[in-house]
Amino acid sequence: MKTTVALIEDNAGICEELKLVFAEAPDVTCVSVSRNLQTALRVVPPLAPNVVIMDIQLPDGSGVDGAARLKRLLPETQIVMYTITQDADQIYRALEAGASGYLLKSASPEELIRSIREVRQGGVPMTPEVARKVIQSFRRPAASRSAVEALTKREEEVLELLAQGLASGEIAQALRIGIETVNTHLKHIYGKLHVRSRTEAVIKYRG
Amino acid sequence: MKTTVALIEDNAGICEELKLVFAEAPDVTCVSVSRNLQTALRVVPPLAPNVVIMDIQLPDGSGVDGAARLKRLLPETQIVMYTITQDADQIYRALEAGASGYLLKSASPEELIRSIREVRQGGVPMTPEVARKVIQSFRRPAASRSAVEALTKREEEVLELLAQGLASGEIAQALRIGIETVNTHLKHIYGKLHVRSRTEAVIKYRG
DNA sequence: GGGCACATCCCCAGGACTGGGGAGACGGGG
DNA sequence: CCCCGTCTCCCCAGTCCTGGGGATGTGCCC
Repeated sequence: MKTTVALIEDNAGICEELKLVFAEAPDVTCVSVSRNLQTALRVVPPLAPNVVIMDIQLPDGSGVDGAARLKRLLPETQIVMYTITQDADQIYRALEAGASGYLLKSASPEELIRSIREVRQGGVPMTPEVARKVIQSFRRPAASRSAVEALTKREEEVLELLAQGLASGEIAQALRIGIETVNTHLKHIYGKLHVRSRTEAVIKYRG
Repeated sequence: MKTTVALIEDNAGICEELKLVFAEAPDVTCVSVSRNLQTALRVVPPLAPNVVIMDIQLPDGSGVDGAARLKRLLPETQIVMYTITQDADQIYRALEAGASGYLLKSASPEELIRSIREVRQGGVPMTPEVARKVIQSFRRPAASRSAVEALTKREEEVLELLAQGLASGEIAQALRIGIETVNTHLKHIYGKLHVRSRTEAVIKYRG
Protein backbone atom coordinates (compact mmCIF):
# COMPACT_ATOMS: atom_id res chain seq x y z
CA MET A 1 0.00 0.00 0.00
CA LYS A 2 1.43 3.29 -1.16
CA THR A 3 1.43 6.03 1.43
CA THR A 4 1.86 9.76 0.97
CA VAL A 5 3.21 11.68 3.92
CA ALA A 6 3.35 15.37 4.74
CA LEU A 7 5.92 16.51 7.26
CA ILE A 8 5.47 19.54 9.50
CA GLU A 9 8.62 20.23 11.47
CA ASP A 10 10.57 23.40 12.11
CA ASN A 11 13.93 21.89 12.88
CA ALA A 12 15.92 21.75 9.64
CA GLY A 13 18.21 18.98 10.85
CA ILE A 14 15.35 16.68 11.73
CA CYS A 15 13.68 17.44 8.41
CA GLU A 16 16.76 16.33 6.51
CA GLU A 17 17.09 13.24 8.65
CA LEU A 18 13.46 12.27 8.08
CA LYS A 19 13.75 12.83 4.34
CA LEU A 20 16.54 10.27 4.33
CA VAL A 21 14.42 7.92 6.41
CA PHE A 22 11.49 8.25 4.01
CA ALA A 23 13.77 7.66 1.05
CA GLU A 24 14.57 4.25 2.55
CA ALA A 25 10.96 3.13 2.40
CA PRO A 26 9.76 2.47 -1.14
CA ASP A 27 6.11 2.53 -0.15
CA VAL A 28 6.32 5.90 1.58
CA THR A 29 6.48 9.15 -0.33
CA CYS A 30 7.03 12.48 1.37
CA VAL A 31 4.93 14.92 -0.62
CA SER A 32 5.44 18.03 1.47
CA VAL A 33 7.62 19.54 4.15
CA SER A 34 6.39 22.60 6.05
CA ARG A 35 8.41 24.57 8.58
CA ASN A 36 5.49 26.25 10.27
CA LEU A 37 1.77 25.98 10.85
CA GLN A 38 0.65 28.75 8.55
CA THR A 39 2.36 27.25 5.55
CA ALA A 40 1.18 23.78 6.44
CA LEU A 41 -2.46 24.80 6.74
CA ARG A 42 -2.27 26.30 3.28
CA VAL A 43 -0.15 23.69 1.54
CA VAL A 44 -1.19 20.38 3.06
CA PRO A 45 -5.00 20.30 2.58
CA PRO A 46 -4.89 20.38 -1.24
CA LEU A 47 -2.39 17.53 -1.21
CA ALA A 48 -4.62 15.36 0.98
CA PRO A 49 -1.80 13.07 2.13
CA ASN A 50 -2.58 9.76 3.79
CA VAL A 51 -0.51 10.63 6.82
CA VAL A 52 0.73 13.81 8.43
CA ILE A 53 3.73 13.71 10.71
CA MET A 54 3.90 16.86 12.80
CA ASP A 55 5.80 18.41 15.65
CA ILE A 56 3.95 19.91 18.60
CA GLN A 57 6.31 22.82 19.15
CA LEU A 58 6.11 24.98 16.07
CA PRO A 59 7.26 28.57 15.71
CA ASP A 60 3.85 30.03 14.98
CA GLY A 61 1.51 28.10 17.20
CA SER A 62 0.76 24.84 18.88
CA GLY A 63 0.82 21.72 16.80
CA VAL A 64 -2.22 20.56 18.73
CA ASP A 65 -4.37 23.35 17.32
CA GLY A 66 -2.84 22.72 13.94
CA ALA A 67 -3.71 19.04 14.17
CA ALA A 68 -7.31 19.88 15.05
CA ARG A 69 -7.66 22.20 12.12
CA LEU A 70 -5.98 19.82 9.69
CA LYS A 71 -8.13 16.93 10.88
CA ARG A 72 -11.25 18.96 10.30
CA LEU A 73 -10.18 19.78 6.78
CA LEU A 74 -8.94 16.26 6.06
CA PRO A 75 -10.95 13.74 8.07
CA GLU A 76 -9.42 10.81 6.20
CA THR A 77 -5.88 11.82 6.93
CA GLN A 78 -4.15 10.18 9.86
CA ILE A 79 -2.14 12.53 11.98
CA VAL A 80 0.87 11.38 13.95
CA MET A 81 2.47 13.72 16.43
CA TYR A 82 6.24 13.58 16.52
CA THR A 83 7.67 15.48 19.41
CA ILE A 84 9.93 15.50 22.43
CA THR A 85 7.35 16.30 25.09
CA GLN A 86 5.70 13.42 26.83
CA ASP A 87 3.62 15.74 28.92
CA ALA A 88 0.39 13.89 29.64
CA ASP A 89 -1.71 16.96 29.00
CA GLN A 90 -0.19 17.49 25.58
CA ILE A 91 -0.82 13.87 24.72
CA TYR A 92 -4.50 14.08 25.68
CA ARG A 93 -4.96 17.31 23.81
CA ALA A 94 -3.33 15.89 20.72
CA LEU A 95 -5.59 12.84 20.82
CA GLU A 96 -8.64 14.99 21.45
CA ALA A 97 -7.62 17.08 18.50
CA GLY A 98 -7.80 13.97 16.37
CA ALA A 99 -4.24 12.68 16.26
CA SER A 100 -4.03 8.92 15.67
CA GLY A 101 -0.52 8.45 16.90
CA TYR A 102 2.01 9.97 19.23
CA LEU A 103 5.68 9.27 18.82
CA LEU A 104 8.55 10.64 20.80
CA LYS A 105 11.54 11.90 18.87
CA SER A 106 13.57 9.26 20.63
CA ALA A 107 11.90 6.74 18.32
CA SER A 108 14.21 5.12 15.81
CA PRO A 109 13.80 5.58 12.04
CA GLU A 110 12.56 2.01 11.79
CA GLU A 111 9.88 2.69 14.38
CA LEU A 112 8.82 5.78 12.52
CA ILE A 113 8.40 3.96 9.23
CA ARG A 114 6.67 1.09 10.98
CA SER A 115 4.35 3.58 12.63
CA ILE A 116 3.40 5.12 9.31
CA ARG A 117 2.45 1.71 7.98
CA GLU A 118 0.67 0.90 11.22
CA VAL A 119 -1.47 4.00 11.22
CA ARG A 120 -2.55 3.34 7.67
CA GLN A 121 -3.87 -0.01 8.71
CA GLY A 122 -5.96 1.43 11.46
CA GLY A 123 -3.35 1.05 14.14
CA VAL A 124 -2.51 3.66 16.73
CA PRO A 125 1.26 3.89 16.94
CA MET A 126 2.62 5.19 20.20
CA THR A 127 5.85 4.96 22.02
CA PRO A 128 5.35 2.66 25.02
CA GLU A 129 5.74 5.50 27.54
CA VAL A 130 3.01 7.40 25.76
CA ALA A 131 0.69 4.42 25.48
CA ARG A 132 1.08 3.83 29.17
CA LYS A 133 0.04 7.36 30.00
CA VAL A 134 -2.97 7.15 27.75
CA ILE A 135 -4.10 3.98 29.44
CA GLN A 136 -3.50 5.48 32.85
CA SER A 137 -5.90 8.26 32.03
CA PHE A 138 -8.66 5.65 32.17
CA ARG A 139 -7.78 4.76 35.72
CA ARG A 140 -8.31 8.21 37.11
CA PRO A 141 -11.50 9.04 35.30
CA ALA A 142 -12.65 12.50 34.30
CA ALA A 143 -9.86 14.21 36.18
CA SER A 144 -7.79 15.92 33.55
CA ARG A 145 -9.96 14.82 30.68
CA SER A 146 -12.64 17.41 31.07
CA ALA A 147 -11.44 20.96 31.27
CA VAL A 148 -15.00 21.93 32.18
CA GLU A 149 -14.09 21.62 35.83
CA ALA A 150 -11.63 24.46 35.57
CA LEU A 151 -14.53 26.79 34.91
CA THR A 152 -15.84 29.09 37.59
CA LYS A 153 -19.43 28.87 38.72
CA ARG A 154 -20.51 31.84 36.66
CA GLU A 155 -18.68 30.60 33.58
CA GLU A 156 -20.43 27.28 33.86
CA GLU A 157 -23.80 28.99 34.07
CA VAL A 158 -23.00 30.91 30.93
CA LEU A 159 -21.84 27.77 29.18
CA GLU A 160 -24.98 25.92 30.20
CA LEU A 161 -27.16 28.60 28.65
CA LEU A 162 -24.89 28.75 25.64
CA ALA A 163 -25.40 25.01 25.22
CA GLN A 164 -29.13 25.65 25.13
CA GLY A 165 -28.67 27.77 22.08
CA LEU A 166 -29.01 31.20 23.61
CA ALA A 167 -27.29 34.18 22.03
CA SER A 168 -25.09 36.47 24.10
CA GLY A 169 -27.86 39.00 24.62
CA GLU A 170 -30.27 36.31 25.75
CA ILE A 171 -27.75 34.93 28.22
CA ALA A 172 -27.22 38.42 29.58
CA GLN A 173 -30.96 38.79 30.05
CA ALA A 174 -31.31 35.43 31.72
CA LEU A 175 -28.48 36.10 34.17
CA ARG A 176 -29.37 39.78 34.58
CA ILE A 177 -25.91 40.98 33.69
CA GLY A 178 -24.48 43.06 30.87
CA ILE A 179 -23.83 41.61 27.47
CA GLU A 180 -20.21 42.68 27.81
CA THR A 181 -19.89 40.56 30.89
CA VAL A 182 -21.27 37.59 29.03
CA ASN A 183 -18.71 38.11 26.32
CA THR A 184 -15.95 38.33 28.89
CA HIS A 185 -17.07 35.05 30.40
CA LEU A 186 -17.15 33.54 26.94
CA LYS A 187 -13.58 34.66 26.28
CA HIS A 188 -12.46 32.97 29.47
CA ILE A 189 -14.43 29.83 28.63
CA TYR A 190 -12.85 29.65 25.19
CA GLY A 191 -9.43 29.94 26.73
CA LYS A 192 -10.05 27.22 29.28
CA LEU A 193 -11.68 24.81 26.84
CA HIS A 194 -9.19 25.54 24.06
CA VAL A 195 -11.86 26.39 21.53
CA ARG A 196 -12.42 29.31 19.24
CA SER A 197 -16.18 29.65 18.89
CA ARG A 198 -19.44 29.09 20.73
CA THR A 199 -20.22 26.12 18.57
CA GLU A 200 -16.98 24.39 19.53
CA ALA A 201 -17.59 25.23 23.17
CA VAL A 202 -21.04 23.67 23.06
CA ILE A 203 -19.71 20.56 21.36
CA LYS A 204 -17.06 20.17 24.03
CA TYR A 205 -19.53 20.82 26.82
CA ARG A 206 -22.08 18.34 25.60
CA GLY A 207 -19.37 15.72 24.99
CA MET B 1 12.74 -12.51 28.76
CA LYS B 2 10.84 -15.40 30.31
CA THR B 3 7.14 -14.80 30.80
CA THR B 4 4.68 -16.65 32.96
CA VAL B 5 1.07 -16.50 31.93
CA ALA B 6 -2.17 -17.35 33.67
CA LEU B 7 -5.21 -18.05 31.56
CA ILE B 8 -8.75 -17.41 32.70
CA GLU B 9 -11.25 -18.70 30.16
CA ASP B 10 -14.37 -20.79 30.47
CA ASN B 11 -14.53 -22.22 27.00
CA ALA B 12 -12.72 -25.56 27.00
CA GLY B 13 -11.98 -25.52 23.29
CA ILE B 14 -10.29 -22.18 23.41
CA CYS B 15 -8.30 -23.26 26.44
CA GLU B 16 -6.90 -26.23 24.59
CA GLU B 17 -6.15 -24.10 21.58
CA LEU B 18 -4.31 -21.52 23.63
CA LYS B 19 -2.31 -24.18 25.45
CA LEU B 20 -1.03 -25.31 22.07
CA VAL B 21 -0.25 -21.72 21.11
CA PHE B 22 1.71 -21.19 24.31
CA ALA B 23 3.61 -24.41 23.75
CA GLU B 24 4.89 -22.91 20.52
CA ALA B 25 6.56 -20.02 22.30
CA PRO B 26 9.65 -21.08 24.26
CA ASP B 27 9.72 -17.86 26.27
CA VAL B 28 6.11 -18.14 27.38
CA THR B 29 5.00 -20.54 30.07
CA CYS B 30 1.39 -21.07 30.97
CA VAL B 31 1.36 -21.61 34.72
CA SER B 32 -2.36 -21.77 35.30
CA VAL B 33 -5.69 -22.22 33.59
CA SER B 34 -8.88 -21.23 35.39
CA ARG B 35 -12.41 -21.81 34.15
CA ASN B 36 -14.10 -19.24 36.37
CA LEU B 37 -13.46 -16.15 38.42
CA GLN B 38 -13.70 -17.70 41.85
CA THR B 39 -11.03 -20.25 41.13
CA ALA B 40 -8.87 -17.70 39.41
CA LEU B 41 -9.00 -15.28 42.32
CA ARG B 42 -7.82 -18.07 44.62
CA VAL B 43 -5.27 -19.73 42.38
CA VAL B 44 -3.66 -16.94 40.41
CA PRO B 45 -2.45 -14.51 43.11
CA PRO B 46 -0.03 -16.96 44.77
CA LEU B 47 1.47 -17.72 41.35
CA ALA B 48 2.06 -14.01 40.59
CA PRO B 49 2.32 -14.52 36.87
CA ASN B 50 3.76 -11.79 34.68
CA VAL B 51 0.70 -11.72 32.51
CA VAL B 52 -2.94 -12.71 32.87
CA ILE B 53 -5.01 -13.43 29.80
CA MET B 54 -8.68 -13.36 30.65
CA ASP B 55 -12.07 -13.47 29.07
CA ILE B 56 -14.70 -10.88 29.90
CA GLN B 57 -17.67 -13.24 29.85
CA LEU B 58 -17.17 -15.69 32.65
CA PRO B 59 -19.77 -17.94 34.24
CA ASP B 60 -19.57 -16.43 37.70
CA GLY B 61 -19.10 -12.75 37.09
CA SER B 62 -17.73 -10.12 34.85
CA GLY B 63 -14.12 -10.33 33.83
CA VAL B 64 -13.93 -6.60 34.32
CA ASP B 65 -14.54 -6.93 38.05
CA GLY B 66 -12.15 -9.83 38.13
CA ALA B 67 -9.50 -7.78 36.43
CA ALA B 68 -9.91 -5.00 38.96
CA ARG B 69 -9.58 -7.41 41.88
CA LEU B 70 -6.62 -9.22 40.39
CA LYS B 71 -4.90 -5.95 39.63
CA ARG B 72 -5.29 -4.87 43.23
CA LEU B 73 -3.79 -8.12 44.44
CA LEU B 74 -1.05 -8.16 41.81
CA PRO B 75 -0.16 -4.61 40.81
CA GLU B 76 2.87 -5.79 38.83
CA THR B 77 0.90 -8.22 36.73
CA GLN B 78 -0.20 -7.09 33.31
CA ILE B 79 -3.75 -8.06 32.44
CA VAL B 80 -4.86 -8.59 28.86
CA MET B 81 -8.52 -9.02 28.09
CA TYR B 82 -9.26 -11.63 25.46
CA THR B 83 -12.84 -11.55 24.38
CA ILE B 84 -15.31 -11.35 21.55
CA THR B 85 -17.11 -8.16 22.55
CA GLN B 86 -15.84 -4.98 21.11
CA ASP B 87 -18.45 -3.00 22.94
CA ALA B 88 -16.93 0.39 23.63
CA ASP B 89 -18.26 0.46 27.16
CA GLN B 90 -16.70 -2.88 28.04
CA ILE B 91 -13.40 -1.72 26.64
CA TYR B 92 -13.39 1.44 28.74
CA ARG B 93 -14.39 -0.42 31.87
CA ALA B 94 -11.69 -3.00 31.35
CA LEU B 95 -9.06 -0.32 30.89
CA GLU B 96 -10.32 1.59 33.92
CA ALA B 97 -10.15 -1.64 35.88
CA GLY B 98 -6.47 -1.82 35.11
CA ALA B 99 -6.20 -3.97 32.00
CA SER B 100 -3.18 -3.18 29.89
CA GLY B 101 -4.39 -4.79 26.71
CA TYR B 102 -7.54 -5.71 24.91
CA LEU B 103 -7.57 -8.37 22.23
CA LEU B 104 -10.46 -9.70 20.24
CA LYS B 105 -10.76 -13.44 19.86
CA SER B 106 -10.44 -12.92 16.15
CA ALA B 107 -6.76 -12.27 16.77
CA SER B 108 -4.42 -14.91 15.42
CA PRO B 109 -2.17 -17.06 17.65
CA GLU B 110 0.82 -15.10 16.43
CA GLU B 111 -0.79 -11.85 17.47
CA LEU B 112 -1.57 -13.27 20.85
CA ILE B 113 2.01 -14.31 21.50
CA ARG B 114 3.29 -11.03 20.16
CA SER B 115 0.89 -9.22 22.45
CA ILE B 116 2.16 -11.08 25.48
CA ARG B 117 5.69 -10.03 24.66
CA GLU B 118 4.54 -6.51 23.94
CA VAL B 119 2.75 -6.05 27.21
CA ARG B 120 5.80 -7.22 29.12
CA GLN B 121 7.80 -4.46 27.49
CA GLY B 122 5.40 -1.77 28.53
CA GLY B 123 3.33 -1.91 25.38
CA VAL B 124 -0.43 -1.84 25.20
CA PRO B 125 -1.55 -4.52 22.78
CA MET B 126 -4.89 -3.96 21.17
CA THR B 127 -6.61 -5.11 18.07
CA PRO B 128 -6.84 -2.19 15.66
CA GLU B 129 -10.63 -1.94 15.98
CA VAL B 130 -10.28 -1.66 19.72
CA ALA B 131 -7.45 0.85 19.55
CA ARG B 132 -9.54 2.98 17.27
CA LYS B 133 -12.43 3.00 19.70
CA VAL B 134 -10.18 3.93 22.56
CA ILE B 135 -8.81 6.83 20.62
CA GLN B 136 -12.26 7.87 19.56
CA SER B 137 -13.30 8.17 23.15
CA PHE B 138 -11.06 11.21 23.24
CA ARG B 139 -13.07 12.77 20.53
CA ARG B 140 -16.68 13.70 20.41
CA PRO B 141 -19.38 11.07 20.29
CA ALA B 142 -20.96 10.56 16.92
CA ALA B 143 -23.99 12.54 15.89
CA SER B 144 -27.39 10.96 16.00
CA ARG B 145 -29.73 11.96 13.28
CA SER B 146 -33.41 12.16 13.99
CA ALA B 147 -35.09 15.54 13.53
CA VAL B 148 -33.10 16.18 10.39
CA GLU B 149 -35.93 15.77 7.91
CA ALA B 150 -35.95 17.54 4.64
CA LEU B 151 -32.29 18.35 4.36
CA THR B 152 -30.63 17.69 1.06
CA LYS B 153 -27.46 15.67 0.84
CA ARG B 154 -25.31 18.72 0.54
CA GLU B 155 -27.04 20.48 3.37
CA GLU B 156 -26.49 17.49 5.58
CA GLU B 157 -22.80 17.45 4.76
CA VAL B 158 -22.61 21.10 5.72
CA LEU B 159 -24.49 20.45 8.94
CA GLU B 160 -22.25 17.55 9.80
CA LEU B 161 -19.18 19.71 9.48
CA LEU B 162 -20.91 22.50 11.34
CA ALA B 163 -21.58 20.06 14.15
CA GLN B 164 -17.87 19.37 14.30
CA GLY B 165 -17.25 22.99 15.11
CA LEU B 166 -16.03 24.22 11.75
CA ALA B 167 -16.43 27.83 10.77
CA SER B 168 -18.03 28.70 7.43
CA GLY B 169 -14.70 29.23 5.74
CA GLU B 170 -13.42 25.89 6.97
CA ILE B 171 -16.52 24.12 5.73
CA ALA B 172 -16.04 25.77 2.35
CA GLN B 173 -12.45 24.55 2.26
CA ALA B 174 -13.39 21.04 3.30
CA LEU B 175 -16.12 20.74 0.66
CA ARG B 176 -14.14 22.71 -1.91
CA ILE B 177 -16.92 25.20 -2.53
CA GLY B 178 -17.25 28.94 -2.02
CA ILE B 179 -17.96 30.40 1.37
CA GLU B 180 -21.05 32.08 -0.12
CA THR B 181 -22.42 28.69 -1.03
CA VAL B 182 -21.88 27.47 2.49
CA ASN B 183 -23.81 30.44 3.80
CA THR B 184 -26.62 29.74 1.38
CA HIS B 185 -26.79 26.15 2.60
CA LEU B 186 -26.79 27.41 6.17
CA LYS B 187 -29.69 29.72 5.44
CA HIS B 188 -31.66 26.80 4.06
CA ILE B 189 -30.71 24.60 7.00
CA TYR B 190 -31.87 27.25 9.46
CA GLY B 191 -35.14 27.48 7.67
CA LYS B 192 -35.73 23.76 7.65
CA LEU B 193 -34.71 23.21 11.24
CA HIS B 194 -36.47 26.34 12.47
CA VAL B 195 -33.41 27.72 14.18
CA ARG B 196 -31.65 31.05 14.06
CA SER B 197 -27.99 30.31 14.65
CA ARG B 198 -25.33 27.70 14.04
CA THR B 199 -25.30 26.82 17.71
CA GLU B 200 -29.00 26.03 17.70
CA ALA B 201 -28.60 24.02 14.52
CA VAL B 202 -25.85 21.94 16.08
CA ILE B 203 -27.92 21.36 19.21
CA LYS B 204 -30.86 20.20 17.14
CA TYR B 205 -28.66 18.01 14.98
CA ARG B 206 -26.95 16.32 17.89
CA GLY B 207 -30.14 15.86 19.85
C1' DG C 1 -40.52 22.43 -23.60
C1' DG C 2 -41.82 23.89 -18.97
C1' DG C 3 -41.63 23.33 -14.19
C1' DC C 4 -39.03 22.05 -10.19
C1' DA C 5 -35.45 20.86 -6.94
C1' DC C 6 -30.72 21.32 -6.19
C1' DA C 7 -26.23 23.31 -6.00
C1' DT C 8 -23.45 26.92 -6.94
C1' DC C 9 -22.05 31.90 -6.64
C1' DC C 10 -22.91 36.93 -5.86
C1' DC C 11 -24.37 41.56 -3.27
C1' DC C 12 -25.55 43.98 0.75
C1' DA C 13 -26.65 45.82 5.36
C1' DG C 14 -26.82 45.31 10.06
C1' DG C 15 -25.82 42.96 13.85
C1' DA C 16 -23.24 39.35 16.39
C1' DC C 17 -19.16 37.44 17.65
C1' DT C 18 -13.97 37.20 18.56
C1' DG C 19 -10.01 38.69 20.88
C1' DG C 20 -7.08 42.15 22.52
C1' DG C 21 -6.84 45.71 26.14
C1' DG C 22 -8.19 47.93 30.93
C1' DA C 23 -10.53 48.66 35.43
C1' DG C 24 -13.36 48.74 39.70
C1' DA C 25 -15.40 45.91 43.57
C1' DC C 26 -15.28 42.16 46.73
C1' DG C 27 -13.52 38.38 49.49
C1' DG C 28 -10.13 35.09 51.02
C1' DG C 29 -5.50 33.79 52.15
C1' DG C 30 -0.83 34.53 53.10
C1' DC D 1 -2.03 44.81 54.53
C1' DC D 2 -1.44 43.31 49.86
C1' DC D 3 -2.12 39.92 46.31
C1' DC D 4 -5.06 37.08 43.63
C1' DG D 5 -9.12 35.15 41.79
C1' DT D 6 -13.70 36.20 40.53
C1' DC D 7 -17.34 38.92 38.68
C1' DT D 8 -18.59 42.83 36.69
C1' DC D 9 -18.43 46.42 33.03
C1' DC D 10 -16.20 49.06 29.26
C1' DC D 11 -13.54 50.17 24.65
C1' DC D 12 -12.07 48.90 20.17
C1' DA D 13 -10.95 46.71 15.78
C1' DG D 14 -11.72 43.29 12.86
C1' DT D 15 -14.07 39.37 11.42
C1' DC D 16 -17.99 36.40 11.08
C1' DC D 17 -22.74 35.48 10.87
C1' DT D 18 -27.60 36.42 9.67
C1' DG D 19 -31.09 37.14 6.42
C1' DG D 20 -32.85 39.54 2.63
C1' DG D 21 -32.35 39.86 -2.44
C1' DG D 22 -30.96 37.70 -7.25
C1' DA D 23 -28.50 34.73 -10.83
C1' DT D 24 -26.78 30.61 -13.44
C1' DG D 25 -26.42 25.77 -14.61
C1' DT D 26 -27.79 20.89 -14.19
C1' DG D 27 -30.68 17.13 -14.02
C1' DC D 28 -35.22 15.06 -13.51
C1' DC D 29 -40.14 14.37 -14.43
C1' DC D 30 -44.26 15.08 -16.91
